[in-house]
Amino acid sequence: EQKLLKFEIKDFSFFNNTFSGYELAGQKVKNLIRKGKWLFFLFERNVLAFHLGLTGKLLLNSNIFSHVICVLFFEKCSLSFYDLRKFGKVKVFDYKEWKEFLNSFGKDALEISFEEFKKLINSCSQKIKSFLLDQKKISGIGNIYADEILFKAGISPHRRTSLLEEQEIKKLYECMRETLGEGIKLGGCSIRDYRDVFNQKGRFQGKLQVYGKAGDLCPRCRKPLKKDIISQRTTTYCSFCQK
DNA sequence: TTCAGCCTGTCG
DNA sequence: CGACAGGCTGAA
Repeated sequence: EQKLLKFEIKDFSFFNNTFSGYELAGQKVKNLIRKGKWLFFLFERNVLAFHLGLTGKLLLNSNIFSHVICVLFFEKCSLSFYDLRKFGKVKVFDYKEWKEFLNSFGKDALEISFEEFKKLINSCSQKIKSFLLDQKKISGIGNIYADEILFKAGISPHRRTSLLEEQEIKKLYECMRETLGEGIKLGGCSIRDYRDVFNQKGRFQGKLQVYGKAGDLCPRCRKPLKKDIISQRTTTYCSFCQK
């Protein structure tokens, strides 16, 4: 319920010249929610949205100077958005625009029901890895979690969605929920840049089974993990125990 | 579906 | 020096 005192842009090159964040000053934050890879600050009349991209960070009361994009000054704290590679996004909506925006991508992977998940899978024939990464179908899964989910489920990333058995879809759905749940519980995956608002690393990186481990031995069958490119993303998997 | 491109840094 | 990195877009 804190009031925003000032929205300060530090890196104008990050925004297009039509960006309007200044109008948020004077409004109180009523709620904070996440959908897929987006974080939304629900103000009284507008919604402020952040996407961290690859290297985005939101830090509380930080005084680090490098790579600052913008800073929100509240009554009792400040929140700085950093983004080294500038692949993140910051947007402001009114509530009508926000509703439309929410409809522009798929349901969050932790909110979708099994029935809906199955329906989506059965209605296309892409590789399952591509499906998991497709934010328009389901949102929230990135390259790390896609590889970890498929390993856990024992499904090859090359498998076509339309050919998956009911049992496999069930397994995939469960592994998706478990893997993402664990990632959240452990505070995310800090392979390199990611930090929470207190500038602390997550701990999921210590739990990785396959991501970034091509050539290492599969933790399940001890044969070397394979690396392929799927949807332009490096994909690591075990070609022996993921069928 | 593939590709370059957006950007900056690290690693070998 | 080139290759690569938690993402996504728009064009071919």
